[in-house]
Amino acid sequence: MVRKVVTLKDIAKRAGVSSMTVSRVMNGNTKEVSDKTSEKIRKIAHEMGYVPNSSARALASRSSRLIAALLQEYDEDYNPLEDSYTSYFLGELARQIKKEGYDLMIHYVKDYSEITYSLKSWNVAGAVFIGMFDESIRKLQEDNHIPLIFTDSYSTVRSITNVGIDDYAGGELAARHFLENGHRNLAFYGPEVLDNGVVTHRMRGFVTVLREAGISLPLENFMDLGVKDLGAALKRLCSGENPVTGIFTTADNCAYRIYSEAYRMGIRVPDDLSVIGFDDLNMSAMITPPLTTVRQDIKKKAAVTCDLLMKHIRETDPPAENIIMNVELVERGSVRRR
Amino acid sequence: MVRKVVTLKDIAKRAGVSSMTVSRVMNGNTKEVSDKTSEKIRKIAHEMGYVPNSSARALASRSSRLIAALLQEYDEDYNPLEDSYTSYFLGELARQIKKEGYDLMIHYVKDYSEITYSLKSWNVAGAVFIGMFDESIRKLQEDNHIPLIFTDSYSTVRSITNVGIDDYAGGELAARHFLENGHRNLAFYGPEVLDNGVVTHRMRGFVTVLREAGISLPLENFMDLGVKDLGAALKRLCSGENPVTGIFTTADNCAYRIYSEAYRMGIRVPDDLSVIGFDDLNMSAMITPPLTTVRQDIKKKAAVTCDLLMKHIRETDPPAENIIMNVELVERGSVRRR
DNA sequence: TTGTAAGCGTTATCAA
DNA sequence: TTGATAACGCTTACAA
Repeated sequence: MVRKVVTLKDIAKRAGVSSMTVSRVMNGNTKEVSDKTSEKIRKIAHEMGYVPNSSARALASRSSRLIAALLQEYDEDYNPLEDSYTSYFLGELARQIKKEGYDLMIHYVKDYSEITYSLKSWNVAGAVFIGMFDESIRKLQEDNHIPLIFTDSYSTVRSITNVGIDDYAGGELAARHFLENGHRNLAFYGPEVLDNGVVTHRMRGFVTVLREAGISLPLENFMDLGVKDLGAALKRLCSGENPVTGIFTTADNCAYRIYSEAYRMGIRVPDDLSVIGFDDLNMSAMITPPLTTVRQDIKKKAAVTCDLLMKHIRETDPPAENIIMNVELVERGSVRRR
Repeated sequence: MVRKVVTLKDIAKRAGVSSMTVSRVMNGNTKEVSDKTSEKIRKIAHEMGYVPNSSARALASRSSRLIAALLQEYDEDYNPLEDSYTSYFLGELARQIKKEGYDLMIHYVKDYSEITYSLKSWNVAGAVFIGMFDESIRKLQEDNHIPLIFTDSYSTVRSITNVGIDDYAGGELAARHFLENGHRNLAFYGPEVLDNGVVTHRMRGFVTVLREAGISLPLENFMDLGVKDLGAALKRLCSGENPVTGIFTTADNCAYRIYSEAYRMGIRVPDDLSVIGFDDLNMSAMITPPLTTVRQDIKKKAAVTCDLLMKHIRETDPPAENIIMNVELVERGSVRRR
């Protein structure tokens, strides 16, 4: 009982027209077809349960209504969607793209070679890169002549289209907030700086403001995700005669970890240690105490990314744009006045 | 400068064979082609940067190496990937599917009609349903003759292939744990029960164990996501002469909200109020105090889902299976002994 | 082991 | 406003 697929031809036969006419109607080229036949065809198509075959479309037109979202799979054992920032952004992107009538494919990427392969294989209409792809950008652009939108890139390639945020300003905001609240001895926690342009800039903004205030942090106040025992490190920093009283983390996720380790070591937030995060994930308002953080508007970022993508798909040769969105400090309960 | 796409034919010409031979080699039908030509063709294909055209493949073979993940978009304003359970599961699924050499497409679904449309349109090889699709299952199976794997379904349709967990047992575990720790007056918090089979069963397991212990909960101890002021409700429950001392939530996400509102109202967890969650998301070990929760192995669930899907794609007419995975109680710091 | 021929369902192009 | 015809790149089925 193989239900035959309904094709343009079937509809054409039933309507007594050629399949080209049906094709035109199904593509909404309504001005090329008389209203009467158009209406009739639409009705028949509906009755017969017609579903256009995207593969055939893609083959014939050499482009599909498919967008690829590329996620860096840094590590065999790490799932990029564990990160709330990434999953939230991806989710919003998916909704926007659906609204535009496109479908979304997700690709985890380990090797560079995988990227071009999958984009070409599906005649993808455009791609959005989530995560760090800076080193491959030039090559990607050479190999794929479709719109490529990057996010949070600090690549120096000039022809890149990117949506990012003002990371540096975010770092500044955090530093100023600590300063205004009387903190003088601070620390920093995040991924190893070298990996990631975003982290670098957040840190630079932070450090620069402090330096201007005459504060320079000793090297041991910079911790990265690799520290063996974060709790112990925290304990060390927060004791002695000149204890650290505040810590800036490059992501809310990192701040949560600080909360957790601080709790384990009996360090109270914010009484003993104040914390500022980055992103303003949903969880940050719910955690105890609510996290003071540098907020980026992830939803809007996704919308902007999608708009940009559509613009690049529809217009021929639009200029490269680097859109930088603002960030703001959200004061909650994790910074104590000193 | 339109770079011409490399096709089988191009390779064939270069190798002095027919495109069928190349096709066979590219599909790994290595036993049908002599080792020598096979090797030669592979080399040429690589040199020319050949990328198979998935659309053409799908068109010719009437099936693609594409899997669709369908997510319920309950609400215009709600992003399903905000939910950590969903995004984690999806992420793991994506990795598994990639390992199998398939690509993954994500679809947000509002109307039933969208589902069949997108599955057919792309000649998808199979689909995984994440969220509640119970009412449409029968119709989906009639309309789409491809493997459909459901998750967490309590549909009574017998021919369904589903991967779920023992929700009822989870509820029991929570109840027993409260009982063992001397709690007698308990509450429940979760989505409106009617919406969701999963929630119903978690609650039933919970309530049944309590009833067997001679405890029956008043109706006002059952709260759903719709309560106007959760904090106030909590406060009310936790005061009076017979205060509630423990609350079972149907998801860790709900537990986080309880933490947050309790904090706001000055109710201490676990001193005043003990909490048990469900899922064991990453965050649950980090929050303060660490959450005691009913754990499900989401990673494994995704792996099982993918295995089942592949089995149904590769074998003809495999039996419908309903795989139910175990849950376990993870004791951490959110339940106090009384 | 290899090749030929006929599609797969659509769109591009040109003609009517 | 409509139609005929030839692709698009691949696989199926069969023949050599």
